[in-house]
Amino acid sequence: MADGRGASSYSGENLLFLTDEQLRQAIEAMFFAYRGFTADPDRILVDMAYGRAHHRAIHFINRAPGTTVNNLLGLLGVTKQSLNRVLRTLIADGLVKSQVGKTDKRERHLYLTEAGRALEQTLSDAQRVRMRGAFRDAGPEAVAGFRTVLEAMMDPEMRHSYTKLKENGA
Amino acid sequence: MADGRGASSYSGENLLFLTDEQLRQAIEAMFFAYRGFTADPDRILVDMAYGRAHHRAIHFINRAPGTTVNNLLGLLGVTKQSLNRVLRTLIADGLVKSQVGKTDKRERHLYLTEAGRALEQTLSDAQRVRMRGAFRDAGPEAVAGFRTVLEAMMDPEMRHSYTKLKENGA
DNA sequence: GACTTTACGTCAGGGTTGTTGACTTTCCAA
DNA sequence: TTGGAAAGTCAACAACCCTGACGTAAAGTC
Repeated sequence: MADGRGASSYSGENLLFLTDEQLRQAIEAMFFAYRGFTADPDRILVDMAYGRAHHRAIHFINRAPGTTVNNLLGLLGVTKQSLNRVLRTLIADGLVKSQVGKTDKRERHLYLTEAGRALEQTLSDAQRVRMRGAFRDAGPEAVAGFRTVLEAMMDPEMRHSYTKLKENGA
Repeated sequence: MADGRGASSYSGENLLFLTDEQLRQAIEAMFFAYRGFTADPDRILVDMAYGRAHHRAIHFINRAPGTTVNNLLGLLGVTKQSLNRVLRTLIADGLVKSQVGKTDKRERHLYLTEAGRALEQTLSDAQRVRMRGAFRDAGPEAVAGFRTVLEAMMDPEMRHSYTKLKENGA
């Protein structure tokens, strides 16, 4: 109101692409794209007795080796009972190694075994093929925008986790 | 190799942003963002006896009124048995109306009732609030890139369905 | 040292979502 | 008209996630 001119020109600019119809289309795009996003690893996982939950656990253990169960819980956003079921099978199958914490013996630090890393590689390769293709088709500017919007769409806590993982990986 | 200069300059440009690390980050961004994407409607749905599947059905019936069960099957990518359970409850609860086809009596045409439209509005309002906020924060160019990448990420059949819905809605 | 909290694991029970298999009704074509 | 294909429905089962409760071990606190 005070700076009416600037604000109205800004909102006017945005009204052009923030119609309900445009938002509806974006919602559908998100839905269809996510289906594609998970399709390739899913195909690999059905052949084993695994599901998407196993994939997620493997992904983040690979990404943050030595992470604790509690930490993983926060990243995945599931209950410990749910995660435990997944972890139990992964450990039994020799894909994940659980190590009692040195300083705090209550904690279990999680690592991928050689076999676990191999599966992770297989799964993320499959997923990256599609991403790489989409990114190449869309071009660098589109990819930058893509990531900006995704980040803005996250819950604040998730954005924090995401940023921390990015810093670790870089 | 034949047109080494053009190709290498193009791929060189892309190699800068298509590293495995960058792709990994994008995968995580997609994961975290999708969580946010579904969080708001999910919160509303738990209070009723409904889940995400009901939301999807309601969304697409609203989007393509009179669609058949078979058509909806293709959009949602589930088996007809799975969809049927959802539809049965929605019809029983008076949110969806099923009409026997006139030319082909095997088909059922699906419509939202008044109550169905009300719920759809509630759900998509909640979802759009987040999208609108993310889009406003990211800006128009980022949104354009976002949609370009999402479209490139879809399976070809899904991209086709998506495009058709877009044309209908516009 | 007693008490509380934290980290992890597990059992029991229930809900949604997805699948396969078997079935009916309707359409269409040989 | 008969037989196959398509659309939809019903039933049973598995996967995955959730809540709630309980147990154990270790850490932190008074």
